[in-house]
Amino acid sequence: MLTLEKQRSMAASKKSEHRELSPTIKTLAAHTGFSIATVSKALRGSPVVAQQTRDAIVAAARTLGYQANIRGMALRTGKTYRAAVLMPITSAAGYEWDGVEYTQILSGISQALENSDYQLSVHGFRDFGDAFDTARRIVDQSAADGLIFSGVQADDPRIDMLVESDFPFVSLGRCRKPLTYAHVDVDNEWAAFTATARLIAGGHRRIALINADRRLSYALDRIDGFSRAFDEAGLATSMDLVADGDLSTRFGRDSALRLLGLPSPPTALVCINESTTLGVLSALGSLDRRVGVHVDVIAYDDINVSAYFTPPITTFYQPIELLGRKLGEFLLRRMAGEDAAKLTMVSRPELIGRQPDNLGGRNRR
Amino acid sequence: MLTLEKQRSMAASKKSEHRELSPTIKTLAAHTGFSIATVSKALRGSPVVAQQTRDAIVAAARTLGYQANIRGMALRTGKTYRAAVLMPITSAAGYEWDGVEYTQILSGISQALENSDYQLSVHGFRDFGDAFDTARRIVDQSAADGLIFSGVQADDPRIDMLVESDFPFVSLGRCRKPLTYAHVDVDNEWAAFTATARLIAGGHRRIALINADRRLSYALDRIDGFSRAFDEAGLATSMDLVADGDLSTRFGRDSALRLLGLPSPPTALVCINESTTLGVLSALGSLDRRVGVHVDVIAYDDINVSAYFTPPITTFYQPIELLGRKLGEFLLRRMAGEDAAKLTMVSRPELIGRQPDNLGGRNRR
DNA sequence: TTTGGACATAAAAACGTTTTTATCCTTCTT
DNA sequence: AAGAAGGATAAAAACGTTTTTATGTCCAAA
Repeated sequence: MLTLEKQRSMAASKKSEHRELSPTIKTLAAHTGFSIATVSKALRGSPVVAQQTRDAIVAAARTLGYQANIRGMALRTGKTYRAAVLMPITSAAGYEWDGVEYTQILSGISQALENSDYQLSVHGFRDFGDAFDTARRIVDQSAADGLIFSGVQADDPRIDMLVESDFPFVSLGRCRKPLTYAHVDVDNEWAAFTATARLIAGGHRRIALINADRRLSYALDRIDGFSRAFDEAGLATSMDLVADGDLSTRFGRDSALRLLGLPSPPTALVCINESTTLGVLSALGSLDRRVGVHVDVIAYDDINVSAYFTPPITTFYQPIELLGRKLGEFLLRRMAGEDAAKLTMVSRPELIGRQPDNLGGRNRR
Repeated sequence: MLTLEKQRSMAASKKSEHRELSPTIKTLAAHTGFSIATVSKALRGSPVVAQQTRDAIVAAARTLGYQANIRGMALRTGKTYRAAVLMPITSAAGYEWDGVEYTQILSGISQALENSDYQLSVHGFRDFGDAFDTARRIVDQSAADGLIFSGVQADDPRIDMLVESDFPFVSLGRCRKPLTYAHVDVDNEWAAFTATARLIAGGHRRIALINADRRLSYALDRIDGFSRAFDEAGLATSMDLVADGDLSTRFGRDSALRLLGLPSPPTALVCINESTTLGVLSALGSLDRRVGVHVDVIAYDDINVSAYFTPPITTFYQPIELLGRKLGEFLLRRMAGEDAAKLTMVSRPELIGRQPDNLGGRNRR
């Protein structure tokens, strides 16, 4: 019978218990004497509320240490306040270097999101198919408001799917389809061209390319640049010396051993990343060949340790953490409604010549 | 005037528009003829609902592809369905190897959470103070239901804070205070002891320890093990050969150069991780000293590439990704209410002898 | 026949927001 | 002086859940 009365008293006792915990919009309303609607509008900066009122409410919010409850906001607005990142799961022993750049990517993204309302959430995937499924699930369940991923394939189904469903995303890498979407990339074609041309100018004719899986867009880009260097020099591309596989140190080593054992072996190698480079150097060590003496090596940097290899290796340095920051920044802007066409960046990695190899001028044979 | 009517019609049109999008509990209620309360209970497995009813509802949920809305759940329950991880931000160029193990940690955690309701969220921090603040913010704003972090200090304020506020967490590493909390750790004392003892048995007396920042708990553990090896052999510990700093390759190189230039230099080095090891090898290269000939080196693995160093280095292999899985598993169990005292693991890394150094038996001098 | 549990389900309240709609004053127009 | 227009705020509805409370119905005990 006395339901109402009972409830009231319960509510009251509950309130007094929890009062200390976290002030809500209701607390602010009670404190300032305004309605919760006005409080909400004042805090969101709506122009309809009077300046004086806003000031009072903001002041109260500050003194009470009010923090908007993200769950309430999320439910009402349908947003999640999350930015999702797809990250490869590296399970196999011996492949620990795989995805090593993700620390830096995440680090960069995290910095970009630092002063936003968004939190970073990470979703592991195992293979291309899994990556697609995960992306789709994020969209379908609206588990995040935006998505970042790398490992773009030439014909990446994630990009089609995301473009079609108009879900905000930024990719690290470009696919080969004429779609408009936000992306950050490194000019792999240019880098491979430059590296190869440098070696050709140094007199090399048999050049190996230790490359990534050909399903990956950037692997194709590098082959393009590699070929173009030969073409522009009027030479035949040493396509038989292109090895593709995973990015492991083991792959680098095995490839180098195989290629150097060929009847017509390479006199120079271009390596996809530092992991494979380390493998290549390990192979050269076993074969008693020395970099800069018997063969030349140019590599891509990922964790910037080529300087400490023995000998130091000439590389294209990719500031991955900066790319990560760009990814985060672009995603924020994309989620804020900015046009995807304007959110693109393709950077040229910086060549760091570490070997006294006088490549680019020397005529070796 | 016709407000009610108008609203009804609007609601109807809205519903028919959005019907396709995502079925809610209300949709299920309408479809099955039960109330939303019953539907909710049926789906959550509450025992009060009749078996027949439950079956019908579950069937409907399946055919309609119902997925519980996490935002609704979150608001109602006060949970976030997130597991937070604190990750160091690696900003400076030259420190790209820093935190390299985080890819694997995250990978492991991600796998552990795969079949749970929890999503992984990553929070970057810059230094000890920032890490604490971030942890506190997560607790205060209940931005997550649980927390994982590493880089534990001997006197880590995060642990006090989290224990006191009874917030579920698991740390990678232990502090030096007698508190009960869930953790995963490597037996660093044992590993340092074993490595040092092995070198002592090999005849070394002047042994260097390339160590981490002494504020870190595991840095102290390693010093303890290092000292114990000397103690048990009845020798004086070469404390003057302990270098502490960051985990960068540069630090490894600089330390090795400095130590080897001392009047009474080390004849062997124990290295904290592969990054510093690479630096040490680089230094040895510059000084024309060879591992296994002039000096011996034992290191800790993190990304399992020591096998490819020139020469390959004997290491303690730490299966970081597995530790990550444990962290995730423990956190899930902790969040489910399990006792923290039962959620502890200290693993002994596996010694992988890669050098033909016959250490442990040889008497070098 | 009543009373009073069980049992199964429905109704209602609540979580904390945002947003739409309603209400109340002023002030300006005519 | 009456009405319109505008400004400021309040009220109410809604987002999708879970959980507490209420409402029946049936059957055994009195």
